[in-house]
Amino acid sequence: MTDPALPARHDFLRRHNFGLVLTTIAARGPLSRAQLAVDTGLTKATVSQLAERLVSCGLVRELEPARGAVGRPGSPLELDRKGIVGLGVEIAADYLAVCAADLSGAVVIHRVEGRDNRGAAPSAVIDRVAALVHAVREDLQATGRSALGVSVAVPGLVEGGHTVRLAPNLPGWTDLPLAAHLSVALATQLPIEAENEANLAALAELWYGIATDLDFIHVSGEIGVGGGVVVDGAVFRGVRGFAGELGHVTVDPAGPLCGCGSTGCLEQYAGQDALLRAAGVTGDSSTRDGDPNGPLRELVSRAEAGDERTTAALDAAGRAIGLAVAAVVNILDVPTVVLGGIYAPLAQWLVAPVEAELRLRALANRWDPVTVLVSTLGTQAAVRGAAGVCVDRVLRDPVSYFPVLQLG
Amino acid sequence: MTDPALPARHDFLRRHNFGLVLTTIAARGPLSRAQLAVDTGLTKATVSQLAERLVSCGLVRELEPARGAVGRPGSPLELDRKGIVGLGVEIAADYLAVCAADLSGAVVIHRVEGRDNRGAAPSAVIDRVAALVHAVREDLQATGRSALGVSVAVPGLVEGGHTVRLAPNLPGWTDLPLAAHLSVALATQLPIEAENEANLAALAELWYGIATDLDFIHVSGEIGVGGGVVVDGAVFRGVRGFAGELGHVTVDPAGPLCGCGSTGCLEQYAGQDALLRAAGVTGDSSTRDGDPNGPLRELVSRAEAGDERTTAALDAAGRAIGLAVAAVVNILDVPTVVLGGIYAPLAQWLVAPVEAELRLRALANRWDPVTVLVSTLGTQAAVRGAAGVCVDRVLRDPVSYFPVLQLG
DNA sequence: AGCTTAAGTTCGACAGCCAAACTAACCGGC
DNA sequence: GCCGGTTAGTTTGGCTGTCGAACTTAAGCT
Repeated sequence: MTDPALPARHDFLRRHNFGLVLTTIAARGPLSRAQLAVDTGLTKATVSQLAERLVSCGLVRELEPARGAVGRPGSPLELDRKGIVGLGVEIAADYLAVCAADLSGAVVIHRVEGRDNRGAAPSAVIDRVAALVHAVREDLQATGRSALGVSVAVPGLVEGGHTVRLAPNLPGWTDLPLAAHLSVALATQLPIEAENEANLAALAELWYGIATDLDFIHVSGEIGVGGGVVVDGAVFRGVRGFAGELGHVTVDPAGPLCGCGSTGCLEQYAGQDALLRAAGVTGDSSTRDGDPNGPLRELVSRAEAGDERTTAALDAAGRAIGLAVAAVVNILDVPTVVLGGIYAPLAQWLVAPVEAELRLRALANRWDPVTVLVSTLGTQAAVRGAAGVCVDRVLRDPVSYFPVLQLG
Repeated sequence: MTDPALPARHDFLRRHNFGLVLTTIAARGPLSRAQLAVDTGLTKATVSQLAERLVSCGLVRELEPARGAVGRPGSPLELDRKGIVGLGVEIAADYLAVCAADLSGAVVIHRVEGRDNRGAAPSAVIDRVAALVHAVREDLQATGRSALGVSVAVPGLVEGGHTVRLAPNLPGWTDLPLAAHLSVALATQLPIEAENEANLAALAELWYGIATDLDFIHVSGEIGVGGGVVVDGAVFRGVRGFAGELGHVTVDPAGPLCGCGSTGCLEQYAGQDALLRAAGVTGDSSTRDGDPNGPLRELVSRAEAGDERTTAALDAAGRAIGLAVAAVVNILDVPTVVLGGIYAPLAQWLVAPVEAELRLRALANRWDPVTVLVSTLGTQAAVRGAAGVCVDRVLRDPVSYFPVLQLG
């Protein structure tokens, strides 16, 4: 929010402090004005003034005074969970999902619709997304809530938060101005943005999952393999926003040819299809219109039964993941790895080889071992992250959504 | 400088705008107050007020009015190059270097001393550094200049800007509070900080070298191999500040054992010693106290003569670098690679294999090819970057160095 | 010389924070 | 049941630092 190339004027102070108060409430739960003053470093007078406006905008709600202690009881302020929500959308290869989250991040509505998006034209998919979002907005209106933004998770490279450059598993999705199209299809002025699903899944893990307050890389196994790096509470997006293509990091230059044209990519060892093939599970996941998780469940049950071919495949995949992640750790110095997507249910066979490779190859591992965690959000991570992004923006800079805060 | 967790008070405005004015002058050369007002977005009144104080602190200097145009001529303001300087120190495996840079980044003093630091105790090295710095400070005093900070480049992992956790090519340099030791040895209150040499070299390339205003990864070849990632004008340091250990990224899991305990590290293919060994150049660079660049020069002349063993070694090193950098590009999405350190004089043999591997392995390379540049600063990059860091801090936040600015 | 143009300064208005005094609400002891 | 002690929240006045506009300064041009 603070651009060092921009002049700092008076209104910046208000703007910054509104965000400070809101994020403090979000992080530490309901707090009285007095406690907020202590926690933020502002004076009681300032907090009171800011709080009054936040309440009148419907962002914050005053609870009943908490009695019991000596002195006048304070009235705790909490995020108003009844008013505005953020909308998250996920466009996956084989389903669509929409999710509404209130200011606290709690899920209000969550809908998933199985669908083959690989065989459909982008415009048809966008129309279906618009219909789903429209239905969700109507239901929200019935409970008196309204959305203030839409964020879309896409399994591909997204440029500038609006355009899909390339989505390897969604044929036809190249150089597509998704945000603009969806804006037209929805016939709305709502801010709409798109983002890589791996990055959003990582944020969900940060905000609502296993990795609260950590710096980590979230490895999401799907048909491809994505990586979302979170440092200091924010995703590292890279220059053009294409960061995180872990699936095409070279694990062994002498390895098999990959669809991307290179050799020995991680995806060829630990991608869902490669894993199934190596374990000898039949039924390519891409040709099924039925339960997309069937082959994965088969893999898990074979591993549980101790099938040697399966456990060997998982061990090889784990070592490949460990090698690629070790490179990330060496280059980016992240102390934690979160295994997500299909790796979550397979974690018990993956964690040991991943850790072994990290011990061997990650330089910083010696005096400060890299922690390997398992995702708790599973396939819901990306949508929840998307909805969370909308909410997070409001909390950090409410003035940009409610200009009234700045006036009168 | 702006911590979203801290309250914004009035003094922040001044602080920010002082930095804004200084960095604008630094970036666009001498500017009149009126032009500064346009460029920064502040009003003429505010700029005048800020400028007056910057001049009285010796940070900025008013030039003679530039005549020739219609209207009252403006008095250009430029950074005062006569007063304060930043000091940079580099502790390499086989030499020490000290550099003083004025506010514009221009080198005032630059001294290099060949020395085997691998065989010496850390305390002996620190004493020698202190002596060198002391001598430079005396010479500076003779010209009326004074240092306002020391920044030390170290070929290893530096934690929190003060402690060397591990330096693979400097035996004994583990868990060493370098900043504190140097502070004692120098008997000074000057702010002293330590930083990885690869990161500082990257910054030098950004500020004074080939990569002005770019986002890039700087690969610095020395005894080890370092990588410094610059995005948005800042080095990506990672969580604990250990980012950039490119030398120990695995190039081939079946490759040779490395001193770090892992196998197939980049350093084993493209580190200076490995390169000399593969080319068959005798004379280990670590045992010479004379010209540290002797073996390197020998390598270059053999390559120029077309010696096949040498060119084959360089080609293999280039491919290894390309493979490791491709991983970085996939994970971080940096569009430019700068070859620095010993790779600069060797670039004509390295660029082709590096580019070939990037074409093969970097996913984003297809529609937006990665540019490979050659450092213009060579082995001077790290020291100059170190000196530059001191200068940069002052320009960004002069109030922290001159509290007077904030008062009266 | 006098007009035009542009740079830089001065001055009053205004926004937004802080500090401190003040009011409000609750507890507990007598 | 009242009164002091304690903590919460509000009100008031002061201060800082920006902006905008009027003003002064210093040139070139006719």
